Amino acid sequence: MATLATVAAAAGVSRQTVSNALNSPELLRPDTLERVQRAIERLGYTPNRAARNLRTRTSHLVGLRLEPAVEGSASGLMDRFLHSLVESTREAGLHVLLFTPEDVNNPLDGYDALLRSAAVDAFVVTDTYRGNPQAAWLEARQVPFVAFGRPWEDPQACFPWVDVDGRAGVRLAVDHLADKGHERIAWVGWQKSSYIGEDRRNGWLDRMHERELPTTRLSARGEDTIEFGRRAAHALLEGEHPTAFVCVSDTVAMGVLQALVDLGRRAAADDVAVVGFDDSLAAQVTGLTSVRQPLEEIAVQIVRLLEDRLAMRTSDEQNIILTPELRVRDTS
Amino acid sequence: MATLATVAAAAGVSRQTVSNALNSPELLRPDTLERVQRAIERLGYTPNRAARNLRTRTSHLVGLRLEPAVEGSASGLMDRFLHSLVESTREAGLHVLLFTPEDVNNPLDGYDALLRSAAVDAFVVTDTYRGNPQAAWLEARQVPFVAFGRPWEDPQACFPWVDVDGRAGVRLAVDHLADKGHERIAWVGWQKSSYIGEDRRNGWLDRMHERELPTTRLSARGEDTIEFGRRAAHALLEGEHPTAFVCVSDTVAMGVLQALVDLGRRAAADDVAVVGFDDSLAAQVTGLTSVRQPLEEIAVQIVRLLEDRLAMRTSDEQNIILTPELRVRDTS
DNA sequence: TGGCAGGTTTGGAACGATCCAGAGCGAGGT
DNA sequence: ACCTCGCTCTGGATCGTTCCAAACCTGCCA
Repeated sequence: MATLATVAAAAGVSRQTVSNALNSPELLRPDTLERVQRAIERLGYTPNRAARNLRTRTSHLVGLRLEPAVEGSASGLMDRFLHSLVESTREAGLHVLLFTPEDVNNPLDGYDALLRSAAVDAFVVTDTYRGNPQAAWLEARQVPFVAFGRPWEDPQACFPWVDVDGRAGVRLAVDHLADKGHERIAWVGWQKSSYIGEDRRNGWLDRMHERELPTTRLSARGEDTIEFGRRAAHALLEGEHPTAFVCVSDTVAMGVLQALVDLGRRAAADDVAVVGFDDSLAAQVTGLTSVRQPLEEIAVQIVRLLEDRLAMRTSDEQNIILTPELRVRDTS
Repeated sequence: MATLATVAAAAGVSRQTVSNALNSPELLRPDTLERVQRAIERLGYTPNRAARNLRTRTSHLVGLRLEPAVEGSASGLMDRFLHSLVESTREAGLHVLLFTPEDVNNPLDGYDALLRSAAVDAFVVTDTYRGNPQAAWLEARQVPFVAFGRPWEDPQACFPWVDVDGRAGVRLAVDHLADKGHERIAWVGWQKSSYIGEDRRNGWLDRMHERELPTTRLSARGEDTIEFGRRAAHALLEGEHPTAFVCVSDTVAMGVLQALVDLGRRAAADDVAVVGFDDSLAAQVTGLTSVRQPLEEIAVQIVRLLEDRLAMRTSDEQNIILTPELRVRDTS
């Protein structure tokens, strides 16, 4: 295997000159640079990562902890996000290293080991919703990291994050339905204790109030299951006879769709309209209109913040909120 | 940051002794070992990965190339597989490094760079279905790797792989339906050019013949889209009036379900039964009975073969075929 | 002609671990 | 008393790169 020394010998220069040819080519005289580059080319040389990592005390690796996926929930967001993240990191000369905790219930497990062994330079933190001890922990240790998700529980928290404006996403959904003539638009959401759930619900309230549409007895809250969506839809339909449903998630929306099937109604623009949230595979496959998170853009922004952080640059704006878009399909 | 030397000084031994305490504790006298371990504990020492990698010429990283996900296909297999793989690698002291190609159309892109920079020790290769130049390429370079998927195009190929017995999976599905009394069981599959598709279809043929059930005009083949599933179901229903459908994928099955909705029929055990393949999120969410690939077990086996390969052990059986199971839900 | 500033190039040291050959030491055999 | 053996432990060399300070040019100016 070719090393710096091999190349140096072949080009008739010193090791350091070869190193400079790669890292600071502007230091070399053009003809030397050319000669070295040819030698590199000829020998098929690629710098050894381990040696470079050791010397520079960097790894160009970004750690991402995979959280256990919830079977049966419609999402599958992670898949799309991962792709985008890996793509963005590649363009930044970084790589994504995955890890899982030994102890799933310890939100900090895994970070420490990677950090102390200098295996990664930084982290991307997801699932900040159930409190974010990781963020505080990493912050305290001055570890570079960027979060996907706001610190809901601690709005003062001062670390870089990127998030989606769920509230605006739901406003889009309500606008869409109201523009189609719907007036009795129901909300099917999560428990009050969910920050994300309440944020999205506020989007519904925003527009319903703005358009002076009724909201009383048109809102249901429960867990993120198909079963809840189904029950909620039955109850709402018996009560205020909504003509449209905006749901906090695709999972819940799937339940609403089932309720419509139960009752022999059609989920469509001209009967009962339904909108979900996440643009999951289930939505794509069942033709459910849904709010789509711009995961590609999120990944790009996360990597941008990460680069700033790694370069010790403090970015002007280190908290970024992106607006989702509505994917209109058969159910509305 | 604590290093070997720091710990050695603290424990009053040489660097090498500390190194041995970690890597070959059986070489040390118990009391020395104890003393060193206490020093390690006290100083919170963790070996530096870069240094270890450099010296041992290993990285304990496994590369996995993320292939572009097909939007709109129901799968989402990768998500589940990744989780399991990361979990299994962790137990083996390895980590998963993700990468994507710059040029998506070049199936080899990305491998070379990681390899030459000694960034990874091995690869896990997926998507071997469209020919497997990666496998041949890696094999030629004697790079340790394990494939998820058989070398369909070159059954002679001699490298370790793990795959799912799709044929057996479909046999399960047909058995299930036939046991429920169905006799006119249709097949909705992929084009003849798909090895995987034909393999699964053979499972259908196996059981239909064995049980002396009719197969003529009960089979359709096309692409992996909802639209195809829908059209195929309409055509089949008009023709031979099947009472059950076995589908090559959940995506196609979703189309079949839609066709039933079109016709006002119910997908259920007592009307028209439908079975999909992959146990995707869409299946879980819509209550579609489906054949589930044992991805957890696949990951375990892949890592086992990988360990053998990395240790230069030649495993007795380096080709493993696992049998999927049937997840019975509402549609059958 | 000598000194000096600038751009180029160089060689030694360092990063933190493991490999390897050999030193120290007590027990057992002759 | 001497030698050998096996168990522990040690110190120097090494992996391949980058940092750092100094050496080397070359042309310019006094």
